[in-house]
Amino acid sequence: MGGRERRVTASDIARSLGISRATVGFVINDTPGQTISEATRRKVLAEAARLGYRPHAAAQALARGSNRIVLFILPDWPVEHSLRRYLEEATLVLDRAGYSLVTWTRHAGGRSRPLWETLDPDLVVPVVPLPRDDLDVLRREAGARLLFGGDEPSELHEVPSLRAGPALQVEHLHERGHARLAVARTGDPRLELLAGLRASLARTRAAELGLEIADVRTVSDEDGSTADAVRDWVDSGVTGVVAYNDDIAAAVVGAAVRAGIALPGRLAVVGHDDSPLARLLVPALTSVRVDVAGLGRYVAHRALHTLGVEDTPPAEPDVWASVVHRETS
Amino acid sequence: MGGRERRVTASDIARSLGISRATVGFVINDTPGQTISEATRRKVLAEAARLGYRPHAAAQALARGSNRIVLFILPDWPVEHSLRRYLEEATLVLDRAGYSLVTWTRHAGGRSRPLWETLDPDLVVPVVPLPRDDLDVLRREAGARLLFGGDEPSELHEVPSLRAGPALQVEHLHERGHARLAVARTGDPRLELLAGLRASLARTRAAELGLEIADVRTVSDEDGSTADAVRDWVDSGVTGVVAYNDDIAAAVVGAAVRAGIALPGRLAVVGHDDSPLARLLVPALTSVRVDVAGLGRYVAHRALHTLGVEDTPPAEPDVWASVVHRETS
DNA sequence: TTGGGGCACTAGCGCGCGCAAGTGCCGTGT
DNA sequence: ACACGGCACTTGCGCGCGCTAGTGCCCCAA
Repeated sequence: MGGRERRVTASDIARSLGISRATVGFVINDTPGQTISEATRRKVLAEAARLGYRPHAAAQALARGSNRIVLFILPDWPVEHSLRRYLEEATLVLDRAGYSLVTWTRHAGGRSRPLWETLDPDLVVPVVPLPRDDLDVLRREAGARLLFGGDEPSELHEVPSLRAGPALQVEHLHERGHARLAVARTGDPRLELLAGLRASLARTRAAELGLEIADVRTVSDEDGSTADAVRDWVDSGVTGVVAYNDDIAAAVVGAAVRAGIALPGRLAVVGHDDSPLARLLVPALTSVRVDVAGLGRYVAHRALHTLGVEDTPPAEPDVWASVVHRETS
Repeated sequence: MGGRERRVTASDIARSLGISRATVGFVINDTPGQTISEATRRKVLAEAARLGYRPHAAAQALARGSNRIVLFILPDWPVEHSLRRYLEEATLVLDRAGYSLVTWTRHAGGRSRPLWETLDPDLVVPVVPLPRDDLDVLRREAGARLLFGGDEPSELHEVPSLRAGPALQVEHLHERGHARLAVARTGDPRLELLAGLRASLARTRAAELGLEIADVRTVSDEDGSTADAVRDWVDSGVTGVVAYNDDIAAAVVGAAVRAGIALPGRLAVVGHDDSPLARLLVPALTSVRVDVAGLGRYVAHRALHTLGVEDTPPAEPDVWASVVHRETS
């Protein structure tokens, strides 16, 4: 229960071999500029393994002034599916460089002590641009450096991976011959900003292509608003719907199916994110796939560059997103 | 770029006020058993605020031998939706006790250095029982303590929140008059164990109720296997399907709809997890909802109890799961 | 024989903090 | 007058490790 056994330290190894602790340290860390005989090196490593030595993280961090931790601040959004792949790739890249990726989500309600204070990460990475207020707090409070804090994209609309989708949705509908479109937004307050951004990007692209956005509607899967919207759209000659994401698209598709409206004959729907749901729906959902894995790698390399681990900044992915064509368009 | 400014230490405060560093420490930590005059206390706090003092996490951890971090090891499963709520609640509970919750996912491929080595958490919590091998490694490698390591549920089938669902699914179908059932499994290798468990729990409960499980089928949403399965089931007189989760259920529902099979008339389907998808489907999916928020709180309190922060172990939630009845049954 | 230069180590400081043990001083009781 | 206790501090060790500044020794050249 109580008595957790004393941990094995580098001194234990040194004592057990009758050498100095410094030598042990040099061997363990492969310290450059130190000459250690092969015999000693082997003995140290063997003894370390025998005793089950594991360097004390806190002590290392204290001595070297860095704990090799990169903190990713996650949005409080329901974007789970993509996030997983993104983080997986980023973790892998950072891990290879000896850094650990830790995530943290600001919860809306809780006035929880921010993790960066406890963790003292070398770098803080907002996965999505933070509100300016939060950014200021972070810059002030966190001793750590901040990725995307200054010259970098610090607003939603500046992030390529976030802005690419809506244009693709509109273009796709344009190619399929739709001229009168509607936008289906989410009503989730946490997504307010992003939803607004996507709607306005869709509008812009539509204008460029000479299409008409006849309606922008907030749709919820809880009340009858989706059914109303679908009816209004069909009545007013709208033939294509740009949905905020696949969930919203699914709600629209569902309402259309229930109303006996043919898809994609009378109404085409394009989702966003290419979630697993998109494939499962009947009819299967056309959606926009974002290369989140590539994005994760890219951001991780950016982080390593900022940390001075990698000399050259990574090249941006050429393609941020693409359309996956299925049955609803 | 390079020169990150020297951090403010407790010594800075002490020097600036002409007092000893220990006094500063006593004030900052409210160390019990120390008497500090109100005047000094105020001065210290004021100066700390003025200088922007933030205790160095690594140094604290080194000195006190604990860093107040609890590491949750997440499964490599697609269970995102529930996980969020679970972690949110657990984070909140731990935070109130001065502990930070950090999560980590073992990725299948990467031979990534485990985060617990870097982090040295006070406690490691497997969100879902780990394979015995991993458990052994963890116990050996991690200096930290492990929740659910010994007398606790250490197998999937011992975890109430994991085992409650399938019985409910079967009971629900029983109540709706179905006597001949099928089980739809996932083929995802990561879910092998859990899928097997759920299938066998369903079988057991069916046997108790005198129902027949006519078929257990692995279903994929990528090939035509789902369509085949649905056809076979209907042909063989199966009227109720217990699905591994909502995704699988959605695939089954989709196949049935495409085949023109009436739901729930000729086939009833019950999902698991009550994901957002369940509500969106047409027809909307009957599913099993697990109280993940309550579960998160429960586990967090268990952790605090194990850490000796809370004296009494928390009471188990009375209800682990319940059926949400919708259109597919 | 002496000197110089590497090789293979060792001595020991400092990172910032928690905390046990000690110190000076003032007020009170006898 | 002196002891004594408690208040309000201070001194200083130790946590485990990284790393700089040595130190002893052996080999080779002059």
